Amino acid sequence: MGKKRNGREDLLPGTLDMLILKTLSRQVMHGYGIADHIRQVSADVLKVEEGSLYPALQRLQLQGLIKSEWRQSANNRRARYYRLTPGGRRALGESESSFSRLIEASARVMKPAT
Amino acid sequence: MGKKRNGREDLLPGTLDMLILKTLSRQVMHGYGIADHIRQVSADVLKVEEGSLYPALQRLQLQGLIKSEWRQSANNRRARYYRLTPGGRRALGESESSFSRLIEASARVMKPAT
DNA sequence: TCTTTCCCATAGACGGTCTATGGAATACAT
DNA sequence: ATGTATTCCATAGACCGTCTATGGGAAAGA
Repeated sequence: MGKKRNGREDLLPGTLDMLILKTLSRQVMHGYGIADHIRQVSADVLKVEEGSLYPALQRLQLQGLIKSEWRQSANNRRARYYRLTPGGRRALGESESSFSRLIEASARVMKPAT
Repeated sequence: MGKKRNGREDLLPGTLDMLILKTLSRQVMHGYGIADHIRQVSADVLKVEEGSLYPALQRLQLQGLIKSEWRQSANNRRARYYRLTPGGRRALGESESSFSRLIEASARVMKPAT
């Protein structure tokens, strides 16, 4: 049924790709692990739903920003491991600076000099 | 035609309502003025397009967070002036804290303690 | 008169996120 | 052995916010 009045956001729209790329910039990981990592590091504030995660991973792969291969996970399960490409690293850098630009600009609007 | 490869974002998705409410929390304004204010305070980083602005104003009004009335602008033109309702002020507060929660959480992911 | 600026407004495309759902394999408890 | 929780992948469809594009009108200034 339907609709849940969205009083709680899971993450800032538009930041998922950046969060994924950042996570992968530290180590090769599988999807589930990425989501888990983001959730943990953010102290349970950012929740990456699987229905957001996998489409995002596909987008990123189509754009050539990440690559993947099947492997065996630490728990002996089959998992698709992702790693950053050089292009992905570049894109991450651009994402980060664009993001902080926008954050700073928003901050200026939210608490302007008297 | 069509599509511009979006290397540049106009604002952080999901923040427009908050920016509008914040602007209106300082003074009653018309739509054009709100967009202009946000652009100026943000030093031209945040661009509020009219196609985003007016739908947003309508949403906010439908939710009872702002109210409007026709008046004469400083330049003698007819303009719709918006002001915050008490509910709008409350919503602004919630928006702000939710926003900073998400920002801080994202920051933790983006630059984790070694 | 023409152009610029101010101001409102809508339609349609686009794209990202969420809900919901499904499946399968391993670990663990009973 | 049986059932349950956990790990892991994946897709479909709804939903909604933002952008592009477009239209119009009224005042100011050249």
